[in-house]
Amino acid sequence: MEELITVLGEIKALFNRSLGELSIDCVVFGFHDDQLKVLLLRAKGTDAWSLPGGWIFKTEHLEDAAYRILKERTGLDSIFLQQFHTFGANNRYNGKEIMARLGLPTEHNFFPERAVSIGYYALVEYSLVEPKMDYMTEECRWWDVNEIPELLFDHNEIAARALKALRKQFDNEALGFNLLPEKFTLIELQRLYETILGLEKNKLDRRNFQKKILSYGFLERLEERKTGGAHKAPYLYRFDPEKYATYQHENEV
Amino acid sequence: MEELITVLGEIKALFNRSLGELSIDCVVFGFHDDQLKVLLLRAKGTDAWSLPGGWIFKTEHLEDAAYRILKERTGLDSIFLQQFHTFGANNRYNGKEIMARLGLPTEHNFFPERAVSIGYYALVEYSLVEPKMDYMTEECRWWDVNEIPELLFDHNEIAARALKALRKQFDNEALGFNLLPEKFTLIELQRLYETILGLEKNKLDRRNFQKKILSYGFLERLEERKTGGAHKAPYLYRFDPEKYATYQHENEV
DNA sequence: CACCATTGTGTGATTGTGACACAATGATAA
DNA sequence: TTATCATTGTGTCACAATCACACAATGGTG
Repeated sequence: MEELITVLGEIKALFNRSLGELSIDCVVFGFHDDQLKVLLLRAKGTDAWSLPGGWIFKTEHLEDAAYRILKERTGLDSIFLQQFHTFGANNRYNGKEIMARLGLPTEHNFFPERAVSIGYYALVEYSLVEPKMDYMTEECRWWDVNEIPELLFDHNEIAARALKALRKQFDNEALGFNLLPEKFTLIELQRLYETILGLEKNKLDRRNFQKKILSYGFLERLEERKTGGAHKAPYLYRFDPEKYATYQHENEV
Repeated sequence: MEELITVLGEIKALFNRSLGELSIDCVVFGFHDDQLKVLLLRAKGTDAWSLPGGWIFKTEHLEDAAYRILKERTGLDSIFLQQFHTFGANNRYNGKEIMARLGLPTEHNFFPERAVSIGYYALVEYSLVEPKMDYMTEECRWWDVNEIPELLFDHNEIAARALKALRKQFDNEALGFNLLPEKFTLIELQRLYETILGLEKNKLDRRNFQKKILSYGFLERLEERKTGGAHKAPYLYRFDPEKYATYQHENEV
């Protein structure tokens, strides 16, 4: 009970620093084991999962708020972030109901009558993330994007839309490298493409894929090869941001 | 002076119905004379132009607010609307400075310290729009998208970003038909594409363009031809939303 | 050291895109 | 009434992009 009072106190303090009706929700994508993953939180003492998110401070730049929230969750501060949609249905959620599901006293309902949430998706390198808790969170872990449970609020819709936005942009921009370690093999890159675009394994022809991706000229082949696999050692490649900038510059309309 | 008091009173009443820090700005596109146009407002007694926009009511759905604002401005209520970005830099504008430019007393500064604006663009059929005034607006008219003057707030940036979003989506979805009358010729459609994509006239090959656009199968050729031009009368075409839905369905991933 | 799954590499077939010409037509002006 | 002229409607060939496909080399495993 005392803990509960502390929690409510912390929430109140947070509110005083925030814009009342405006929040940010982040869909954090990672790639591991040929699966696209999303980072989800479980609130203390409940089985209710949700996206990481938070309120925007009164004097804060929108992007800064998104970075701050992600830093709190993942420990990373240099991540790829992309705003994709703002959600503002006036029936996005029922504050009292949510309070109840969170095991909080409904008479203290701190959710505004109406809230607008700005959706960002983030691309992070899976292995660098250390999921972090806070005073409201009991668990924070990765979920396969195809096995997301029922989430609080309208977060299922937000996640679905983030995935759609990611797929769309993935075609036009070289986003994939944010999800891979610095050095990677072309087959890893191919698996990433297949996974994100929802294709089955080896749907893309290996030779054609490699030819195409290398023709863009912003991948650098290293001398090094990847060892440890049970077979012929493949070359490692590196994404060169400068060459990519050149490429982009040459190919814009 | 009395009028000024009325205006401030109206604004106050509006605020009471609205979410404090959240507004919508609309970039309304129209097509006329082979030019892409944007609808701009000039505030009463000033030379300050801005995008049409407004505050979101407390109980209002985001999309509904955007439709309402456009209805107020253009008289249309069935328009193509697309959310494209949310703007939330914490230095988007200086309230007092804006009050001064609007000729309002700066000690009544009613702008919130910090505001977030959700950007929508609209595609409307030029000839159906009747620009409308309100108590703050003295003039409302179309501007060539290449000759937009300096606007209030960060509206130049918003307009630029809307255009970018439009161009991007224009490639992937059949948006153009929202900007044309119901019946149109293929050469009108071609001019529209060239204008929006920023190409010079006849940059697209007439035969190839027509072949391609007809191959999609969602245009219907009418018996009717367009007369009145000084030359051979071209066929009129109609966009068939049902066939387009079929096309979309078949071509999604 | 034999095995085997995986890597690295090139060519021909198919499809899509871009360039291009000429007869028919409808309003205009003599 | 008719000649003029800009514009419409239509098909083919060249080139570029994409796709399908095979085999020798290699590095760990047993």
